[in-house]
Amino acid sequence: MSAQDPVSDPAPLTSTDPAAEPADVRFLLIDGHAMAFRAFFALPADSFTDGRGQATNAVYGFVRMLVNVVQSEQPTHVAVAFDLAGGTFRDRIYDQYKGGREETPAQFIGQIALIEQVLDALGVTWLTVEDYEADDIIATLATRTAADGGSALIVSSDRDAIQLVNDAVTLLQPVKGMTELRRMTPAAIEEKYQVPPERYPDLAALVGETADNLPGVPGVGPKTAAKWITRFGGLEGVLAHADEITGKAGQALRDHREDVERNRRMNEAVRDLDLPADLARYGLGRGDTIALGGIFDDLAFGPTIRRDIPAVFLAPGGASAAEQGTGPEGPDPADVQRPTPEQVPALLRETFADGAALDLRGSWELGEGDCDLLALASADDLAVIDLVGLDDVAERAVAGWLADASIPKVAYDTKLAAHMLAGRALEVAGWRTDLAIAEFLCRPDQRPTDLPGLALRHLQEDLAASSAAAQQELDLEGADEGAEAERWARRADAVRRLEPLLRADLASHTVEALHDELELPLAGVLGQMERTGIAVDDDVLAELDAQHAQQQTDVAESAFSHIGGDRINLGSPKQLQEVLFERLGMPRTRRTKTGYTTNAEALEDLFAQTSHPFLADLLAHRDVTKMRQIIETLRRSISPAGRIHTTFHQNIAATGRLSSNNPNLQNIPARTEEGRRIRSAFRTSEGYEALLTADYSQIEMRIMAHLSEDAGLIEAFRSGEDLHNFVASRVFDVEPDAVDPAMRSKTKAVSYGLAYGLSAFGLSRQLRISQAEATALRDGYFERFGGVRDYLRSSVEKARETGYTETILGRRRYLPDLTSDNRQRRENAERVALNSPIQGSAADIIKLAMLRVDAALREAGCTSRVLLQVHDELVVDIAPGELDAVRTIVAEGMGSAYELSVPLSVGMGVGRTWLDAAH
DNA sequence: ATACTGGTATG
DNA sequence: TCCATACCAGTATT
Repeated sequence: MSAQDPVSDPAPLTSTDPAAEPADVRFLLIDGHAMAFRAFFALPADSFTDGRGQATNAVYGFVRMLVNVVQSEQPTHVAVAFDLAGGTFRDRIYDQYKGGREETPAQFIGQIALIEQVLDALGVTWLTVEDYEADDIIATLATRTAADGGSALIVSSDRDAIQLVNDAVTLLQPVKGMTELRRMTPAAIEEKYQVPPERYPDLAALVGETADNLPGVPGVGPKTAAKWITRFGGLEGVLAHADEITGKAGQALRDHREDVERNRRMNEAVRDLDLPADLARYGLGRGDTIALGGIFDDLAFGPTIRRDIPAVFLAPGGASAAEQGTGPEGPDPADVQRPTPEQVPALLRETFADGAALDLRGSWELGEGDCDLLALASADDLAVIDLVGLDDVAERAVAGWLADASIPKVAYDTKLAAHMLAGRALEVAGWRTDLAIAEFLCRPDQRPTDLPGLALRHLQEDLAASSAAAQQELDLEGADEGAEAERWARRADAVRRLEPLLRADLASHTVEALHDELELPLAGVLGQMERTGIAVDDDVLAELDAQHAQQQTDVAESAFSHIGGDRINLGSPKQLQEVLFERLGMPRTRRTKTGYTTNAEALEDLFAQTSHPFLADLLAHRDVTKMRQIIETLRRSISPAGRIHTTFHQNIAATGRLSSNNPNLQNIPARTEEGRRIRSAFRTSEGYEALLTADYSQIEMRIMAHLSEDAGLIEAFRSGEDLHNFVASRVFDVEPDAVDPAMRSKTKAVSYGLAYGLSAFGLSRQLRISQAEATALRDGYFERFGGVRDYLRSSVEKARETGYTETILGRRRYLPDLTSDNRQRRENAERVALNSPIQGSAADIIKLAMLRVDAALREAGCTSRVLLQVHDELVVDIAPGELDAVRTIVAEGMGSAYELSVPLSVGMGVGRTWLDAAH
């Protein structure tokens, strides 16, 4: 019989949350003190401090452990129990309890309080009970949960937790470090200790517990104790039959019977403490990202751990729990509606008449895509429509709902959603918010430490993980459609809940118009461009590759011959360094992290000094290798239909430019004759007549003129003369006719360097002139174009005051480093501050132009279409007979996209291929 | 397998 | 020690 009074029936946990049926509860219970202590010894206290002398290693380790367990075990509820400093009832039973322990290490002190603060910010309930230990709290909650039909997971290194294990309660014991946990089920415990979990306290009472200073029976270890317990059915039986046990051990047992009985009284967990019974108190998702950011800042925690905080801790949308009100709101993803085809029209007509957040299960790559599940979320309803197997009526209902511009729609990535729907011949209109774009406009430099955006990034990661998981299940054909529907409903619901927060964010950064009128509609245009793709002639690429392949081997052989025939890997900087600087004894170049640079600039310098033929061959080899790489990448990207479909991203380049990948079509060679040949493989489509390229000339300098209001620069552009010639004539104080090419190229370098925050050092290196000469050049420039100098100075100052730079359309970029004490960081931020308004305004302008051109082509009934954007250039596919019309539309659309104080000049060229269309 | 580094292509 | 990107091969690291 237990040494303790019979345990009263546990009070059932009450649920104020209709979503959480007690039977669905997975309750994670953590012994806070034990785990913090373990973390303290697992991590070096000296390397984890907050910078003010407070050690944070236990906090860090504890949080890591918590995050890991929550991620891997996916509990629905969590509580952390702590011991209190004063004694407990056990000390009154036995005054030597836990005696003889070492003094708490000085560096551990205070870390429990910090852990409690972090838990508060994470919205995780932590508990202490006067006169009781953490284990009693855990025992109470685990017992209640199991009684209600739920399951519990206990994380504790304390052996007292073993007795709590049963079919519904699992113990996770730390094995080594903080993150490796052993799963102790009843079977695992029986295997390890030879007794079932409920008999473990019997065993412990006999063996004793040194950690608690509880002596057991001398000479009796776990083996003997387990044998006795099994033989007599428990400790009660063992004690009742103590006389029958022969030998030394039997005598020892009889001699220490009182110790054993005391031990058993001490190690029985208390399971009926008076604890809050409301389950919602222990629910996840009540974290406060702002508070968490503050605490992590105080603790000097880096970006890694911030990034690893799963969204499950955070309140919907990342707002504080206080703002949100506690508890989950809205429909329960488990109650997702899964309409039959007959129900679809009514569902869309009635339930989602006012719009929805949506998310799709599907794919998009190589210009092809498809989707099969459409998840919809409103404030009150969740539905997942199976797009496969719809009847005609249902299909028309879906198509009509999607295409109805008066029904607002929201998605995390609208362009991707449109791609997947386009695969089913479905068009979408009425997009209201693209969460990824909204997030980007508010925080273009997405740093993991920017906590307000954390919840969104977690949504993004969750979306990605969810898609990956679904794909895996699909591959294994083990997909459970019910679980899938719930998962996708959850995703759509997250989008739905985040939208108002992102809208508020857009408003507070004054970038609503930028989202609504520029980026969001642009996503539609880019989607069209991506789906269309550009025709590529693989034969041309194959031929180019063959030529380069021959050249590559020739030049490599030649290179080897110049270093004694050693066939080194010419692509290995390490091996090159060995040859150049060790074997050939060439002068060392600029240092890199891992050695000395072997970049083209340095190799050319070396060649100038040594004239070693190996260098020339190496450079040639680099060129041809790069060329083959590009060709190979492009060839691999060609779709079966013979087209390349890049992806344009609106949320990568912090200045607001687009980026292109898979493949990148914005860095196809253009500067060298040889490289440009690749452009001849890009050609007009079947049934089309030609490609047209249109680019802005000197758009960045024109923006500089506009923003700086420099009279000289404005005059330069209005005069219609060659810009750099004009500027050079002013800088060098000569007649325009007298400007020589050297003067022109020098001023050109200064002009462009200015917008990059170019230093005298950088300018001298660029032009290969002395620093003094570079300084004189820059000063001369500023003397004649004082407005530019004043503008550059004042724009950095303004950014330092406001904390951000701004483009002509109000696109912001926040630069906290402008006030950094670190010179390197500050100066870098200053250069960024100089460049961002200029590069960003240019991006704004061409984006406006794209909208105008696309709309005008449509309006004119043209079949011609924009295919690519390369920062200041558009590539258009011209349909037969439309050349003149398109020329006019593009010239007008680009030229009048935005009114600057100087004209926007657009150059155009036409040809069968991208190369021929150059001008 | 995954992350980083150096190199090079573009505007 | 000049802004913004993407991608590759080699190398180092779990």
